[in-house]
Amino acid sequence: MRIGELSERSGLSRDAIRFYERIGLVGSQRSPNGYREFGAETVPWLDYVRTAQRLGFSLAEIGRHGEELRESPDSAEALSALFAEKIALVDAKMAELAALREELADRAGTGCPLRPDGS
Amino acid sequence: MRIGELSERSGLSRDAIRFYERIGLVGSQRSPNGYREFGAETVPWLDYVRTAQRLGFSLAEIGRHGEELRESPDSAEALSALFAEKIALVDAKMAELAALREELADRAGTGCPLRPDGS
DNA sequence: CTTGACCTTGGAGCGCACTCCACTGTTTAC
DNA sequence: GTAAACAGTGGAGTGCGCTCCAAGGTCAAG
Repeated sequence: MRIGELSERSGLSRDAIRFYERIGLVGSQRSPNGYREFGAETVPWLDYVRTAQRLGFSLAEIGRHGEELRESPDSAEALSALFAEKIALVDAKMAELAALREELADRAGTGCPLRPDGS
Repeated sequence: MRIGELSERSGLSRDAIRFYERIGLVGSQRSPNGYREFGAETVPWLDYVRTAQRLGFSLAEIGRHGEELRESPDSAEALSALFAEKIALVDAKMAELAALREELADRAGTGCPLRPDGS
């Protein structure tokens, strides 16, 4: 599929996709005319990228994770270990959020929360 | 307290604190000599800012939340409502993380996950 | 009364993640 | 065959969240 279709299907702009290609986050073949050709798997991959990104991972991190996954010998064990790592990362983030949530809930009880003024 | 002490106590650079002041994220009094004077509450506030930021909130969002909280009539009900809102936001983020976690876990089972290449 | 640590204000620069633009080439539809 | 819709490149610009720097003012210790 060419960049326009991928753009529509992924919800990302053409420019963003070209940018992602430059930084190695997505790959593509080139048609004889120079047009980029993307495989169908690129759509779920970009979905994943967007999700991970919205959750606070940088493109560099996401790219590294993807590379690690691709470079791992595809024995189920190694793969599982990598996923376990990523899941631990996600769990850590969730724990932080839970802490923030509690902090908010706690302060909801007290009189004077969260004052940015230095007064 | 002056900016140096606040910097040490909050773990933020002086420059970052000055930047936060410029964008209205922290307030300060000025001593006759022009030095910034920060109140003790600024430390937990900056802690909160850092946490919220690490969890994906922009400084603008954090500032807006803080303002809303300060501007709310300090009746316990209004305050609680605001906190409930923020907590819902946090909950939404947690749900997203849970979904990502599941996606990762699911793919851990399948053979070929997450391929950025358009091949 | 100087030294040094602290503070001030601009303003420039940087890394990230794009976006926009101008100009050019290719393909498709009528 | 020409117009529209698509593709390509390079480079500038943007907003965020800072960092770094130069030039200077303030203040306590020796």
